[in-house]
Amino acid sequence: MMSVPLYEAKAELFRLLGHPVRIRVLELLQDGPRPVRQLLAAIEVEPTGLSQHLAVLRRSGLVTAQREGSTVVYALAGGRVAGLLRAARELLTEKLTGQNELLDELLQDSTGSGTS
Amino acid sequence: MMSVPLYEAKAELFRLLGHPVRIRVLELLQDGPRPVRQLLAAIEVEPTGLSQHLAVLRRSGLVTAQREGSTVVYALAGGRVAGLLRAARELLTEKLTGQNELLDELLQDSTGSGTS
DNA sequence: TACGTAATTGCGAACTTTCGCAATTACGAT
DNA sequence: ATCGTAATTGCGAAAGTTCGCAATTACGTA
Repeated sequence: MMSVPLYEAKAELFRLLGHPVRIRVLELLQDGPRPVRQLLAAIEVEPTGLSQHLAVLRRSGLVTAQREGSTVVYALAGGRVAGLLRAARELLTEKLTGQNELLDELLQDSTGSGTS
Repeated sequence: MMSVPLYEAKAELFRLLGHPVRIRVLELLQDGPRPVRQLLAAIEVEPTGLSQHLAVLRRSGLVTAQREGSTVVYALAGGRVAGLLRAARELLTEKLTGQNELLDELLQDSTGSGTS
């Protein structure tokens, strides 16, 4: 039953995360479960678009949905999602910091650690 | 200069990682720098396709390229990339384990921890 | 039952990504 | 200079993604 190589699964996971609206949803859900209405208010996207992105996240098992009366409440499925987002943030921070340092070097041209 | 919201950058980062060939490249580079030739031997992809994926990774700053004589050697740019891949692996492992447990429950129907 | 709001689904047009072929650049050896 | 191998780039066809409109489902209330 090894149907899907792990690297395919990993690529698919990343592909699923590769959309701004889906990232925002996951970030909002990090602070706890939220009804669709609330996500909608926070995210600047049409209801239909949000539904579609939520469907993607649901199908992939990254979030869970629960109907509560007339609204539907979404929540993160498992704590590891937050860890992944944190890792991404750290990488981006490192990258941006690095760029700024490089920029500073180029502009100021007075660093002790010279390139040989 | 706040041109790009952080969540857009995050989404783009994930989108870049969302391809099996690019994942495989990054995984191979985790064990140290590798010439294109070696990646090509390991990955089952046409040379031209690999080049294109390497170009994507290069442009995004996730890897660096260095010509050494007649070959080009690629390397991971910064340790944080490995951390991101680890986080992804952990999430997938959790997800697969969870699925198996659920499957076992459904098949065996004899668990102590009943759902209320 | 009929109405209003919440959320989802189906569908097609616009856009983006991917893939391989042909052409090109970069290097080392003859 | 010419040849062979390593790697990249340009380009167009095929495949995949995204977006909004219209239609639908699910629920609460009059």
